Amino acid sequence: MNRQPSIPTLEDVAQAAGVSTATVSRCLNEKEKVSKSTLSKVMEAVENLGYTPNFNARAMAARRSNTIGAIIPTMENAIFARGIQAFQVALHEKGYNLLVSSNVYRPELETELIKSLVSRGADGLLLIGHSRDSETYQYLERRGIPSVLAWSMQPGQTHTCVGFDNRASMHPLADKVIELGHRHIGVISGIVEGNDRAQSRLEAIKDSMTAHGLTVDPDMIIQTFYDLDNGSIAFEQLMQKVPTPTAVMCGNDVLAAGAIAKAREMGIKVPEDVSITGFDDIELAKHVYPALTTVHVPHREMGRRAADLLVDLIEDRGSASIIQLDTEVVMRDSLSPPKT
Amino acid sequence: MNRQPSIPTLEDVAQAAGVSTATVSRCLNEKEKVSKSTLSKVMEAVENLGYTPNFNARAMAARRSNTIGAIIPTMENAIFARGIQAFQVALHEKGYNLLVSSNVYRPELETELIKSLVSRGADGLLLIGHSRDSETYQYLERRGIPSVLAWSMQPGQTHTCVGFDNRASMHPLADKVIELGHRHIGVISGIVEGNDRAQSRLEAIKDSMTAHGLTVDPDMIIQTFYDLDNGSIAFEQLMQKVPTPTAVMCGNDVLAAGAIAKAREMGIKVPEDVSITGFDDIELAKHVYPALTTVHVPHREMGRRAADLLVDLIEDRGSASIIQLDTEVVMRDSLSPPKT
DNA sequence: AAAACAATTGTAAGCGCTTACAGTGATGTC
DNA sequence: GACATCACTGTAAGCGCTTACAATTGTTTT
Repeated sequence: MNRQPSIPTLEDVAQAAGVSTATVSRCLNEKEKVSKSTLSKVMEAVENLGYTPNFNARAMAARRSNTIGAIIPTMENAIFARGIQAFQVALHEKGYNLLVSSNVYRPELETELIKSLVSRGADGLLLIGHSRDSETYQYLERRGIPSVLAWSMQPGQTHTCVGFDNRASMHPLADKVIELGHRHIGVISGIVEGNDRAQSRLEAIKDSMTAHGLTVDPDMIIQTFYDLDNGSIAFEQLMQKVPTPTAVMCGNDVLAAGAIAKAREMGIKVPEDVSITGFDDIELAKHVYPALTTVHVPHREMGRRAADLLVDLIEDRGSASIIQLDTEVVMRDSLSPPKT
Repeated sequence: MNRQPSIPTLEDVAQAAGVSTATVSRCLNEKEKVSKSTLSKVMEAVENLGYTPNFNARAMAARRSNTIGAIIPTMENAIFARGIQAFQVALHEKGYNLLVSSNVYRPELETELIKSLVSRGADGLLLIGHSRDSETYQYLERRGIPSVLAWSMQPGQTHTCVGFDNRASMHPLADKVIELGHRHIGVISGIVEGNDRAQSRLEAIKDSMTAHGLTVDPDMIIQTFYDLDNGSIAFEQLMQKVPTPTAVMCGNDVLAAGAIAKAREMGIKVPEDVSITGFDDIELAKHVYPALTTVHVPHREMGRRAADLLVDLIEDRGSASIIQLDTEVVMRDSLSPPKT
């Protein structure tokens, strides 16, 4: 008695309304080409039957899906969640849907995810950062699928992108730390491999130190996965080094929050005993104690601008452009001069 | 000179390999039905052409998509991010893909998202909680699309689900608070409307109070959107009430973390001056200061089990089942007896 | 060696939709 | 009144794939 639930099709609607499938399709997609009376007749049938168009069939016949794919490192990091949210709202206004995948910071997975998104018919792609082999770009190129890169921006690159210069953004903060008098600086960085953003931030710190005549001790730099616990662990390790760092600069706010928590646990006062800095300015940053000195990044704006760029590309307006967003050091309470 | 980038199709592969499209399709989907020599011939052609199957066409022809849809309130809350992550890993092992949408806690959007997922050909759906009109369930029923509900579980309900009883989970914590001697209890709840989980948690607190002979003062209950800032704001409001609460129970850890931050800002000591409790046991819970007393929920396991259930349903094994997971009060430092 | 069967492969009919193109009247123009 | 025009609507050819069924070939069985 396996009653096959029968899903209404365009044809069913056409029959019910006494018109051809072509007309029904027009009612659904180009209302203006149809007479008022047929339109209402058809819409009524649609309503009665509870018809919903089959997306796959539509995408195949129309050779476009009105869908955009995005691949982000992780949903667990608030900055992407936020930026993507803005991205999707903007897309929605333009009549596009969003498909999100995450590669959980495993860059080698990205190619596979891209293919999957493309095979699903994505009209365009949002990708994070620049680090990926040229094969991938070629693949997209060959298939004529436009893409924009976000959250990153590298001086000589040419691909359409909207982002900020991670290096130039971390620089002022590092300068600030050093100018305040810190000479022993520990760094808790994200994993640099396959992540140009983490890499640029780390380099900015090194640059700044070198420029100020400090030597960079690789032993004082810990790379770890972005996550609260790892921030804590790395902080503890750093504080056992000799000489003890008087400031710990973190690759993002999550690591910094972990470091702050561990500091309290260890009875180390922030910023009196050690200064801690972050990056991103997520909501948490101003809720930890002491409030985190960090670099503010306009994630929402990035999402919005990315949507504009991508849709323009898809609809054949405008060509490769590069939008650089400004970041800003936010001084709060976790950074102060070192104890003398 | 608009060179149409031509994407290779099954047909191209067939031609290149000198076989029929049916054979190529078999090589891709049922290797065992094809001779070794043809297989390698075909695979070579696939490789050379850089062929990727068109998902839409496949889904349409096969009448199944190997895709499962999930609709979660928000990606910004770590608990869903985590559970969904586990869900997707489990699905992947079973050969399914996951499509995630979020309704940003706007329940009225859910129906639309469900339709969208269904029209994309989702073979099954993961939904959060029970609150939705029966029309929606009927829609899924008529189309023969199985679904499982997660993160919630209500005594007399019959839909396949995996979750925990929010009410029964909050109860022991509320009892604990009262048994410690608190008589003036403030509550920062999530928005109850359209959210059975928030509602059950709130009810558990009220029940418990009533059972212990305390009167429930509606004025001491604030409903707000789940978010750090709102936790702070609500906490501040609560502390201005007379009599001042000696304990503030929060609908989740995020609200609690906001409350804790505000307490420090206001110079109110936790737990000496006021106790604060959370719910969920997210990573942040043990990193705030004082570490949060909360209710631990096995989000990862939930995701895994949900995947098992759903795939069984789709592949016609097993029928409606109900899996109840256990939660556990985690005593940390933010709860203590009231000052005397 | 013929019959029976198993293992491969090919043929072709869709899946549900869009859209170029071809009608069909109704209206306007000279 | 003949013809061009316009506003709709219908016809039918796919979009790229899967799969029931038929055809072919190679193996066993007797």
